[in-house]
Formats: sequence, structure tokens, C-alpha cells
Amino acid sequence: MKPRDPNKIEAIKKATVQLVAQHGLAAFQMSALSQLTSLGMGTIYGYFQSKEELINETFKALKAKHTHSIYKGIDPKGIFREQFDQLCRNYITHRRRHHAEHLFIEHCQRSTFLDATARQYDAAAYQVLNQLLDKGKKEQLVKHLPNTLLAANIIGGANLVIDQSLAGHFRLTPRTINQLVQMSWDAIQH
Amino acid sequence: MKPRDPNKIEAIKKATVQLVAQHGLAAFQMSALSQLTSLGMGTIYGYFQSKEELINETFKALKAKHTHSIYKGIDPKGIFREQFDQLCRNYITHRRRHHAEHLFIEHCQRSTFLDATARQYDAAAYQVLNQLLDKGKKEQLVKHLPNTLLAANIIGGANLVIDQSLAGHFRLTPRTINQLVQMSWDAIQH
DNA sequence: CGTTTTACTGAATAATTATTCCGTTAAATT
DNA sequence: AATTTAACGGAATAATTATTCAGTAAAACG
Repeated sequence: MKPRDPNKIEAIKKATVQLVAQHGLAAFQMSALSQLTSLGMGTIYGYFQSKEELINETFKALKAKHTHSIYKGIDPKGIFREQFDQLCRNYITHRRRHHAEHLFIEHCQRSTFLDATARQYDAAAYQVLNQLLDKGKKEQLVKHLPNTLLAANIIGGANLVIDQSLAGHFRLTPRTINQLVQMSWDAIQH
Repeated sequence: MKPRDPNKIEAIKKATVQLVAQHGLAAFQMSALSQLTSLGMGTIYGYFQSKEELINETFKALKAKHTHSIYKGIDPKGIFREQFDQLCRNYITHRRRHHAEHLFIEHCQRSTFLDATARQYDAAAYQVLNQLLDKGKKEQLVKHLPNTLLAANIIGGANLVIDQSLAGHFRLTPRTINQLVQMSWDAIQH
């Protein structure tokens, strides 16, 4: 019975991300979604059973996509410092380019909308970073601290800077990105 | 006409913080607030004109309180490294002890609830940190980078670690707090 | 072409949730 | 203690917002 036009599915998800990123989950209404997509209410409910399902499906799709694309382009045989650099840059670039998606994810994580399946998609995202940090420790390049601590410094710092930058309070240039990565490196290096 | 019992005002604000921190602004309902405070709906509306006013008043009160208490206990004549340490520790301690309040603030900041007045309370919070960083640069102890970059690393890292810790994924001990502060120092030091 | 099937629309309905308002209780004043 | 005044509770109402469904258009099929 369900229609299955992939273009519409994607359009609906995309608009959902945009609206939630812009005004928060609290203000996200199906009627606004209908307007933004120029689709009737009924059409949207043809593709998603409920608002909750829509949020969860959108979340899972994004999370899978992100996990995949942040960890690519890293030479598995390269030297550690270069791998670290590449990873930082990937993350920064990705978060800047897909900022609305990251905001959407964070809104969801702080809400009660997500079901159990969706929450599982979350843990997987840190796996490759952990492996990299472990390798760095073995080579005596990285402090022997819990990965949680190391990762928090890298990710947390980057997130705040990027948010400031996209809010117009700071200008991110190739130069300042270098400085940011260097700071993270100084923080974790042995 | 308005009743003015300060105990009730505080009780209402406190419950608001708790509920929003727990389930997000999207799920925050006045009826839940009535239940948690054991006050009738009418009573709450005697103290606050609307849900929106309630959120804004609660936000402003918290923001003012936090800004004040995070920057205290720092010896203005002490040496820089000790001031930096104290500030980091203040922030970490405060965010741990008042985690729900910090979450509430972040939920508000990402929403459309806040009015113009409330948003002004936000900028003031960074002022003392900026002064400290400027001093550090003058003494050649801190990298000559924009404060936004330096601050983001300190605050961003701490936030993530504390959130992980309160979610039960990591144990913060005096030892790991030291390590966290040391990482921040390594990140910003010249 | 007529017929059937499928997708779509959006006003109508249902469900949820903010807000009001009046009866009641407690406190203050005389 | 009688009377006035202020605070409170919570069911009733109003407003908002999710969801449905009967009608319509478009596509697929013979």
C-alpha cells in the first residue's frame, strides 16, 4: 500500500533535518514539514507511519552515513600523525558541510524520541577513532589516558569552534583549522 | 494580584530545570510540572504568565548565577598557571554538581523559546575567561591564538567528558580530572 | 479509450496540551 | 469570631497540532 518514491523519502528527511536543526525538536511540526516539502499531510503519512518513525528513520540514516564518511580517506599504512591529521580534518570538514545534520542528531540524542534501535547506531561511530588512538599509544606517540578523555578533547573542541563559526562569531580559515588541529595534537601527544 | 512566595518560585524553576534536562524541551509539559511540584495549574500560572515566561525567567536566573560562581575563588594576584587550573576545576566541579542546570541552558539555547533579553545573558559568561587568556598571552605562556579557539578546546573537552561521565560511560576521579586539566593546558600552552 | 490501480491532497477529526476561571481553603484584619 | 483578602486547586475550556480519510487526479493496463 505504501508508495515508495525514493526522491520523496529523501526530500521529507531532508526537510525534517532542516526544520529541526533550525528551531529544535520542540518546535518541529508536521504541518511545517508539509509546507516546506510542498507535499500534503497524507502523502507524508504514506511514507512514514508517524512523526516518531520519521524522526527515528531520519536519525538512523544520517548516523550510518556520517560514520562511514568521516573515517574515509585515511591511509591504513600511513604514519600515525598523518592519520590523526586526516581524521581531524575529515571531521571538521564534515561537520561544517553538514552542520544541520549534526545539529539534528544532537537534538535527537537529547530527546526522548529515539527508540532502542536508533540508539545503537550511536556507539558504533566512535570505534575507528578508538582504534586509531590505541595505535598511537602503542607507538608511544599518544598519552596513556582513557580514550574517552582523549576523544572528548578532540571532538569537543572542534564542535564548539565550528558552532561559533557557523553562528558568525568566528571565521574558520585553512589557517585556523591548522591551529585547531595542532591544539588537539598538543593536547593528546605523549 | 500575583502571589510572591519565593519558595514556590524556586520550586517551580527547579522542577522546570529537572524536567527539561531529563526529557528535553520538546517533551516539557505544564501538567508534568504541576505534578512534580504538587501545585495546581492555576498556582503555577499565578507565578508565571505563560510557559514561555517561565522558561525565560528560569534561564536568566541560572545564567546569572553560573557566571558568578564559576569565576570565584580565583586569586587575582596568583600566578597564571594556578589561576588557569582553578578556573578549569571550578568549571568542571560546577558542571558536574549542576549538570541538570547546564543541560537546561543548552536546551534553551538551541530552541526558539528564548527572548532577546535572555540571549544577552549569554555573552557575558565568557568575559572573565577571555581576560585570563589575554593575560596568559601577555606573559608568553599561552599560544597567540584567538580566544574562541583556546576557549573552545577547554570548555568543549570538559563538557564532553562530564556528559560521558554522568551518562555512566566513564568514571571521573580526582586523577582523571587532573589529566583532563593537564590536557587543556598542553593544548593552549605556548 | 474505458477501467483499474496507485498516489496524492488537505479539510475534517482526534488527541494532546496550554491556559483560564470559579469554587474552596487558608491567612490576615477588624 | 466575623469579615475581608489573598492564595490555591483542578476540572472545564481554548488552542494547538498529529493523524485520518473521502474525494481527486494521475498513471498503468487491457
